[in-house]
Amino acid sequence: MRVTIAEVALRARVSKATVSRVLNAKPDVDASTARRVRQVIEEIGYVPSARAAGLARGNTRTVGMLVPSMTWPWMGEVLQGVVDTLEAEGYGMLLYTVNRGAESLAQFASHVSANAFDGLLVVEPPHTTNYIAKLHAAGLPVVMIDDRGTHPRFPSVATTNREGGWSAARHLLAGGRSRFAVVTGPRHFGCVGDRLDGFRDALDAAGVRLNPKLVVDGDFTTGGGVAATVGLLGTGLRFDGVFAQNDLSAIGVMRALRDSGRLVPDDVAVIGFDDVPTAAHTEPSLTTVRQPLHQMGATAARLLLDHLTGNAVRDVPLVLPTSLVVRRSAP
Amino acid sequence: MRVTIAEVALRARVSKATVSRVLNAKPDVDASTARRVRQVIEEIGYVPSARAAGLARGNTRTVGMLVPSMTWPWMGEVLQGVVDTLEAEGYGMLLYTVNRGAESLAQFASHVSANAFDGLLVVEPPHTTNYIAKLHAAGLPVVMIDDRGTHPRFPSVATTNREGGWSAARHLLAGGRSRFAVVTGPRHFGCVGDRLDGFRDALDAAGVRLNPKLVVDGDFTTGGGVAATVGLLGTGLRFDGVFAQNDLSAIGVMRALRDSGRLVPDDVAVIGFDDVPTAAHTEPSLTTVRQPLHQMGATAARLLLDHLTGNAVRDVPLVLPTSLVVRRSAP
DNA sequence: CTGAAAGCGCTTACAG
DNA sequence: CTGAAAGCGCTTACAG
Repeated sequence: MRVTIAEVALRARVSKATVSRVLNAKPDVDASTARRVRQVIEEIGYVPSARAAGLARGNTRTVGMLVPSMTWPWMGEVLQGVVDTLEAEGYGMLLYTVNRGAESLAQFASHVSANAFDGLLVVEPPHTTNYIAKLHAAGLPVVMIDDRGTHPRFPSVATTNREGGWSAARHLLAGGRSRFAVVTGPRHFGCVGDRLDGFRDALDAAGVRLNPKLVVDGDFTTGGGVAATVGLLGTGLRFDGVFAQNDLSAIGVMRALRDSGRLVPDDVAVIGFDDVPTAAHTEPSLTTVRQPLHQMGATAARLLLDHLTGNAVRDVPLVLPTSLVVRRSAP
Repeated sequence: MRVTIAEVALRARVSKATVSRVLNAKPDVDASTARRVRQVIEEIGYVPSARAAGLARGNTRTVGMLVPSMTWPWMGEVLQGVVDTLEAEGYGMLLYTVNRGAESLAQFASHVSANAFDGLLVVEPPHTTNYIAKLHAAGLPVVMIDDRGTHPRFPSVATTNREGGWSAARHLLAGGRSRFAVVTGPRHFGCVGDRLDGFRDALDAAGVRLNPKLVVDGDFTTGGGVAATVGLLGTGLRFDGVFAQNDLSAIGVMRALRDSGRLVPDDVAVIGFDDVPTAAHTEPSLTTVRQPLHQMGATAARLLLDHLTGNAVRDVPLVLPTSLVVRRSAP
């Protein structure tokens, strides 16, 4: 049998109300009474039922997290950041993915309606921004972890995409490169434009022109990076530095360059974006613009927790700085 | 205000009990009554409160998942497998890590006591096997996802480590290699011995001897693979094939070989274990023994679900087959 | 400072 | 086939 608050009350010779008070550290409990209750709790190893307390209190001390898929290379870092800060506050995390499409989303929606969690953390859900915005408008606390420059109308945590692009250009310039190519991500992501703008601005500031023919679309996958590079080589135009807008693309770029007989970084320097765990172990290791993934997760969780405990949270993106990690692909 | 079962009952002119019956698809409800209730539910968009139902029913329709850390490269695949099958049954997943050590474990333990979930899925928790066994003995349904050959005394899902080692050896042999080195993982993992035994058995069967001096310890990290390889090269002994017991090690092995001027696979073939996402994108791409990570997660979740719905689950490891993925590091 | 009572939103015997 | 009532294990005004 489960040990309940009634059992504690009985043994401590107080009412359940009083036990509840010491449990929740309410004021106005006699010190010696509190001590006695705590002792009984200790003795019989009582832990309050999360469900019952939640039902009575009207909240769950649990937050939901919705991610597109668990198999993205940087998802683990973000999740770890979230879990670390949630856990420190005694909150649980319910994980949802939209891996199975509409069916997943339906399941998720029913958990929302069932009040399974108090607030929601969400990572770039493709085509669901409106739905999430609606939930937020309906009163569900939401914080978005935004690596795609979506600029939503609710609290979010983002990174300095523009400055990241800028720093990539500055580094290539400083390394003596002068003819540049860019492999972008899908154009509908805000970050793609931001990273490109930053990159171009830095070149402009240095009086270097970016040939539009050397700006080609990728899709944030390794295969896309390969294809884009084949396209670049096909133009016949010369270039000695490539800015790939994420690390997976950069890996594809390096492979395609190598397959075409070019040396990285001797012939062409390559720089990525993200700093996924793999980046340190490619050949050559990848210079990249680092997104503080763990910190993004931790910050978003912190923001949501603040929201849940009554502190107002501004609907303005909190922007965390990127940083350049120099490795061998662009020394 | 939240829509409750009372509201539905009122509108459908029935009792809460009857609403509850159609909600849970109990028999013995008049067809037309059921129809009327369902219609009201549809109209006002009623979804039962997970907490309240759980409290009354005595379960949560939620399972806990405990993992050492989210940043392991293969964790994402396993988690996705778990989430996919849990979600299909309408179950939620509470995620816990032991990333912050004892403090994490204490938080986890309190959630266990609070009955926050009905059953537990666990991945190789370092030094916690006894604790988990105790929970299982105390009546908490537990299924372990075991990539380390721990052979616990409760239900688990594992892979064919021995056969995996065997297939690695067969493949190297078939490729014409004859002098072998092995970079192991930490010796206290059961899988390390199993993979080595399988590898050695295949060599024995082919009449090839494995020189003990060419079997060196790694630690399942890339740095460990580098260090181990430096050690191998230091022996002055020749070898033309290396079996690294996981992919991270294999990446380190390839780097150290390259740094020493050796070509992979021309001079030395390298074969890993796991098939993490990165394996396809190393240079050269990595031949490896694939663990069906997604399937391991899915199977474990299935097993736990069976357990929760009353079906007996045997305390015997369910063993899933590995398979060889041939890429360029060992063609 | 403390207790009795009502209530959170469901489910489940028990009657009929 | 259906309803009234008790109960799941807490918290929270309300009195005193």
